[in-house]
Amino acid sequence: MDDDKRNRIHQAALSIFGQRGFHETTVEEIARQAGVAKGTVYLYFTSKADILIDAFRRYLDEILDFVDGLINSDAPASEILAAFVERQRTLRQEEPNLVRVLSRRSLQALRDGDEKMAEFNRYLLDRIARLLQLGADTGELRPFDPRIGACIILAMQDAIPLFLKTYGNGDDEAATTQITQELSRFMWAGVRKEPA
Amino acid sequence: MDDDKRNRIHQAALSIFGQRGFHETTVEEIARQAGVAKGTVYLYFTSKADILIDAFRRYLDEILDFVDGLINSDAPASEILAAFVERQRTLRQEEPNLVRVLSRRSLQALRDGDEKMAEFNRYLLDRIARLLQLGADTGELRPFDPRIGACIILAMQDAIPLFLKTYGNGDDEAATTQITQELSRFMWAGVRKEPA
Amino acid sequence: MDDDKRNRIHQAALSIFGQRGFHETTVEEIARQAGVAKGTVYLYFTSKADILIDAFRRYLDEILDFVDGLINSDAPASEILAAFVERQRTLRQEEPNLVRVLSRRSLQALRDGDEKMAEFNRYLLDRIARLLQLGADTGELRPFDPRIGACIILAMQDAIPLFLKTYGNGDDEAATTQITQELSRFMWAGVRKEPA
Amino acid sequence: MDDDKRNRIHQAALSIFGQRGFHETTVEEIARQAGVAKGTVYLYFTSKADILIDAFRRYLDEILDFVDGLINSDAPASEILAAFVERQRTLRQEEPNLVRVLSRRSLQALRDGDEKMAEFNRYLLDRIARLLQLGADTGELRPFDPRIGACIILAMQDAIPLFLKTYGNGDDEAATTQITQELSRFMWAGVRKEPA
DNA sequence: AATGAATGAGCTTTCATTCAT
DNA sequence: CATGAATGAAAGCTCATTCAT
Repeated sequence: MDDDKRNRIHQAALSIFGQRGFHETTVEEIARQAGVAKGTVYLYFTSKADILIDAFRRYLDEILDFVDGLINSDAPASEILAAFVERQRTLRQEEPNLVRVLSRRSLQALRDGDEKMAEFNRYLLDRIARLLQLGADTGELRPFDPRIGACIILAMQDAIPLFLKTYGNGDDEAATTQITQELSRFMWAGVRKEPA
Repeated sequence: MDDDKRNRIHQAALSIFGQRGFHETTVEEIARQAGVAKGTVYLYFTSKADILIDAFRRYLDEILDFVDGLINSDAPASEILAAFVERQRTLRQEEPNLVRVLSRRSLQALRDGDEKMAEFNRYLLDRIARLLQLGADTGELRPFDPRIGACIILAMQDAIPLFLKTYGNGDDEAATTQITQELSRFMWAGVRKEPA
Repeated sequence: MDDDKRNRIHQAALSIFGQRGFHETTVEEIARQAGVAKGTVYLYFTSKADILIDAFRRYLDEILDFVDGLINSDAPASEILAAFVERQRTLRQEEPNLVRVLSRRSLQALRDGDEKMAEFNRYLLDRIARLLQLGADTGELRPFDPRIGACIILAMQDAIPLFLKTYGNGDDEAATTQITQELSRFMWAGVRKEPA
Repeated sequence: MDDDKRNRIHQAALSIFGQRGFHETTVEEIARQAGVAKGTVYLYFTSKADILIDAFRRYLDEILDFVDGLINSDAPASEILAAFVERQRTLRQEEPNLVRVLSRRSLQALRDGDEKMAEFNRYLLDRIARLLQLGADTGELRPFDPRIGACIILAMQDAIPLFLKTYGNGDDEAATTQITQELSRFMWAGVRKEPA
């Protein structure tokens, strides 16, 4: 197994999926951009959909590890939440293609994509909800349905691509940083225990 | 022309687009569910994509009218924001198919969907941003980049379908109501002027 | 039966068939140009193909009558041939649409068009061949296979539309007159008895 | 690429185009007769129309080369004209499918076929006209509008397929030879300088 | 392991024809 | 007679996937 080749296919696919969308991307294009022949793609992935699913799974593993690490640390909830948001920002720098694919909800383009997407989200939301629960238990956060809070927090993350697509002017870096700060603020304002 | 038939096609299309996605839906299916022949679809819409675009435009017109109405009223920003969120909830009841299609970002499935989506969002975000600006001017809301605020507020709305897809248990009504309340709270906490 | 309406459909069809060709013409267009509804076309013709076949039949009847008249007169062959060529010219003025359709070999566009075209041509060629035979019998024309002569003479007629399509500059009238003269000359030179 | 396969598709297409006409021929049929799958056709040609256009271009190149060679030789006009006619005959033997398609004016079946056909004819007619002009200049041929002469000469060539379709009885070879002779005679009689 | 020619299912769209009004 | 909304067969083309080399 040639990990480099597999990775080139992975990146090429995500890059084009992110720009054009899953269905508008042909395997031919992916292969060309990856510098391999069309048939080679099928040596590393079982299908076009598999490339996408594999990417989601990779991302899921990574982000879950990260969130689990946060939860297991004894940091206060406010810091953990900020770290979570911050992680989205750095991830965007490290894997811009992947993030674009995520924010496109590309998985939904698959025949059973809705279920896959729900399962995928469920893992992530459960982590965030547990975090909120812990914060409420320690009295740091206000007590409210943690699953709802998790959904709101996760949904909010989409503000970054939304802003960049709508108002993006090239200086993505600065904008992302600023939105990240505001996101943290919104989050914290929404979850913290009401000041007396 | 037969408005009823056009509407049946519209609803059938949105229903399936919402379940399976744009590309996974065939015109044949739409026609069957609408109770017409395949060719009839093309008497009312110029293409499969046209059905989708038409729906987005209809929604855009409706929601913009609503938001404009809110802005022109002299209600305080807090109430307007709550009304906006509440409108999403009622819209979900009135046009469940449409809302599902919206939250799928189905427009992106089109060849030039990204641009269309951006334009579409821009209209909406500009309205919300203006509202935030007005609120900041009157001292009701804290002053910060209104476009960022708009993006966060719009992105948050997706918490509802996210929750229903992930944790939905049939009692969507109750869940939606509860999330709507939390959304209002998050929003308000994020935008209000800091208590001294 | 409304002969005017039938005629309007006939003319509209030929006009568009001549410009765009049979398959590129829709019944919708024919109806629109004729100023009737689509369904009305089917009150006067059994099918789209029928309009075309009907036109060919009409033309065939007319031209056969004309040629038969020529043959039955006691005019010398040279005059008859010149009259035949001249008739093509006047026909072009009287029924430009029909002539354009003829020179397009539109009939071949039909499923069994080849056989129809062959049958159609056969009638005409037989007449011309008989004329050549008569001329040979009277010693006015040189003796040679009259069917071959007929084919050459008929094929030559296409020189007019060929010229107009290729070199046409608006003054079709003048060009047609000139080509007609040359056609007569070519024909006569080809069929006359060799000067000693 | 596989030139043999491309050629099989080419021949299969021309064969059916020649029998049934362009629009009455499906890509499925072409593929079947060529012994390949439908999709394979699109590996060698960009569209159904492309097969036809490609054939015309091939023919045009070949015939223009031939005519240019004749013109550049110092042979007398009478011989060149006879050689041109004779070439049609041999071409009919070499590429019967192509010739049948040509005499069907199949190109006109395309959306912009008329313009293509006119351009195509123009090249050929210009060559023949130049030849007539040269002959007139040397005093071998009678002086008259060479473009008209070219059109008549080209139009006449259709006498061969016209005869075979109408009176063909199997012995095409003999008939073609005979018509070719008569065509040469007609042509020569039409263009030669009048005997004093 | 790598290739890319070959496959064919499956899609959207068109349009001649019908028929209820 | 006239209409035009409705039909659905039919066709061109794409592209994920396979497999012989």
